[in-house]
Amino acid sequence: MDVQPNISKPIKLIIFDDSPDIRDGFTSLLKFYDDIDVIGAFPDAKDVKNIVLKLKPNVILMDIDMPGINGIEATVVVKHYVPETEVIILSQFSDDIKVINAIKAGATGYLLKGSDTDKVVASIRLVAEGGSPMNAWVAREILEIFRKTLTGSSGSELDELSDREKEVLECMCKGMSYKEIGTSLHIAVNTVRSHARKIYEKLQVNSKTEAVLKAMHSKLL
Amino acid sequence: MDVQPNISKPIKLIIFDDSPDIRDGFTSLLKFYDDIDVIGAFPDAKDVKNIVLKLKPNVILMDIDMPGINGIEATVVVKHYVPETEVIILSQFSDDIKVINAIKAGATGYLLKGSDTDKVVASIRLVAEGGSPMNAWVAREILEIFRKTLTGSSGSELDELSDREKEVLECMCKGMSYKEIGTSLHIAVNTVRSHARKIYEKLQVNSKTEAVLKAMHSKLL
DNA sequence: TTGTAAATAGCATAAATATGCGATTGCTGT
DNA sequence: ACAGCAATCGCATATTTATGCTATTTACAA
Repeated sequence: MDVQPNISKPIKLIIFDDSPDIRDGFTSLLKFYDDIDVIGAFPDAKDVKNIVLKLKPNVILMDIDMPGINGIEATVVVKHYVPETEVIILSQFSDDIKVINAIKAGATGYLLKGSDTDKVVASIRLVAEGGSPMNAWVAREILEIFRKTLTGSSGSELDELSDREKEVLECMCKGMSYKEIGTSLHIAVNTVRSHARKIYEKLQVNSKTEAVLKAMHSKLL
Repeated sequence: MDVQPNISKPIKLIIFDDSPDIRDGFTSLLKFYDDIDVIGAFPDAKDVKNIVLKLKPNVILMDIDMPGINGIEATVVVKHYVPETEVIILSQFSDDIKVINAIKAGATGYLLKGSDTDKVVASIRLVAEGGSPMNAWVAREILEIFRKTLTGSSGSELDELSDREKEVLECMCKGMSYKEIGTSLHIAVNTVRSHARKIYEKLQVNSKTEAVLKAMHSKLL
């Protein structure tokens, strides 16, 4: 189960990072590893499409914060044109939103900068052979977010809604129109409007669809 | 960033596994680690509630397949009564469904049996200090499932939609108005209307909210 | 070549929704 | 007894949506 250097063919690696230190650092460092070939290093991802199409790298180290096109957007492009390429996102901090966006975009690894070289090398080898390296704390964050999306954590503004407002909102979540809601709850359309108004106020939205979306994302079903 | 034994107080560990070999094996093995105290080992989880309430373990090694109450159910109980206890699920194989259920239940780690001892010990220490150990391949699986729930896959009527229509629908699912969608996709509002019309036709609905709802339920998010 | 589908866009009209400004009733807590 | 709030309605108006009809361009398959 150990991560051994793959003897067959070297891993073709590309680096995207706006910092020359990082680029040059990695490039020189990885010279010492026979199973990893740095075949390119770029300060930005403007030309990412052509680069990956031409170089067909096995693995990309992708900085998340780059001028112009950021690492997330670039990852989308990479996975679109060369889906078999594995992307490892490098980030300064572990930022919830960015983690999930990186995953959405198709990144397989998410490593914090400052990880020591051995770890980075191991990660490169790992993704190349189908694993998924993660900083243990990043992994935990992902688990947390994952669990929440699966389980559906709640609380939030929904609690501020009165019982009646919740009923109305539930009807909305079934796709009903105001008229239908009125009939269903035995109240006048104008009353439904009033409730809707309050709901939008409390949820800070301004359309039925947004209210429903907010309800779906932050609770029941 | 290395996982060092915690010098302060030993980690209180409990094992649930129906195999005596595993229980005794781990118990004897972990005797050699001063920072880990095996304070209990049980062949089944029937009495899990009272056990965790009384022993207040820091970490539990939980077999997923046990007679009577399985590891998933037991994990739910554990996290309910003593949420600060970390649970590491042990499994023979990496089974998609079980992985996600374990996570739903609140497990922090998911390790395959057959991992060598060092790895298990490291994992125990890791969860105890807030990390999340995962077999790299399990991690990848989780990422895959995670990505799918975030990105959306699956079929149904959604497939009948053209690419553009899907884009429009996605915008709707973000709560955008026609005008906003037009701006976002660089098309006229009237074009958005046209697309919306087609979408409603194909999804057999007659309002934006219903379309969004259908999209959400058919899981694309 | 012809036909069908997708993407684009416009015009028109009816319906639904969003929002502003009210009002009355009944309950609850101080 | 009075303030506050939920629930119930009304009216008015502006905006957004839903829907019917049409039309052009492009692409792809029969």
